[in-house]
Amino acid sequence: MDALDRRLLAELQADARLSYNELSRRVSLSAPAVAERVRRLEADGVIDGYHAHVDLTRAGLPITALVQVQCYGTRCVLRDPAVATWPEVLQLYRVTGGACCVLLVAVPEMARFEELIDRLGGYGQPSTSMILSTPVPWRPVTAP
Amino acid sequence: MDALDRRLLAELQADARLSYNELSRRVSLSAPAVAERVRRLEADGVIDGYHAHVDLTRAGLPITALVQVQCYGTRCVLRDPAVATWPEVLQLYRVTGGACCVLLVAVPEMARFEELIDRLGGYGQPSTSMILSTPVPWRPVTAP
DNA sequence: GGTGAAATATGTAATTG
DNA sequence: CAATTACATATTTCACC
Repeated sequence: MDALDRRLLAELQADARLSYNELSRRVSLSAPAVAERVRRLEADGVIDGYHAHVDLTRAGLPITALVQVQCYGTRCVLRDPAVATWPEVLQLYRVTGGACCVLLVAVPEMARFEELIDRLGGYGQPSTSMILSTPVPWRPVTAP
Repeated sequence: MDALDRRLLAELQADARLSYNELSRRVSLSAPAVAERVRRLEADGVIDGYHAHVDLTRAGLPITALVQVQCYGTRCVLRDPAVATWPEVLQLYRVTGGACCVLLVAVPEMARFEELIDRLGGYGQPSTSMILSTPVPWRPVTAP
């Protein structure tokens, strides 16, 4: 990973739909050279995918929350692969501290959130922080 | 937003670099029709951008954490726009509950994390949950 | 990593249902 | 009025230097 790779990473994080041609202009390299470097970053797993970022409110999911779950030993959220497939679960982290995991969830309405908390309650003690606003929904990673 | 828009959203969330041509094949529509629908989703703000997803560990940022900050009234993280520009801060949420905000942060090494916590300490009482693993780093949004 | 030619994809305008 | 077709332009992908 040299400086050129880092520039390509920055460009593709800012706009994943840039053409190899446009990228080649921005980093002053030929298009095939850029395409090969990007393919290498993908093959090495540095680039994990390319995703359209959807505005949750405009997509009909105005209610978001961070939910910590303090699981009951064996019956843990992290031990049930089904939880990761629930459509409400946008992110799931295993963490240190009182809780064993934190989930970022999004739902269309409160009734659905209540139902989700009930479901999570089967795995452990959920503790909810409703998200009031998201000053930084996402930020490009700058490799050191 | 009809069923076709939702299918396009799903495809572009799974792979933001799909060509209009390929998208048109997948949803059985002509390429110009697809391009116009995608442009409308962008103009309406439903699609907020397209981002390459970078593997933090492979990009040299193996240490990640969720940090809650219980701010000191006036000197709040949310009132200082500079915090949102710190490269360590990947996500920032304003939340209900004891803390006023939660930050997802990533750093190359512990020394840097210690320094970050010190900086955050200037705004309020930070409470850290180190991230042990990320079973779900990201998940496509399914509009209701 | 660069160059050039063939295959593919994109954007625009006219046209249809 | 949104989708399709047709065509000009731009991009991607090879083979080769």
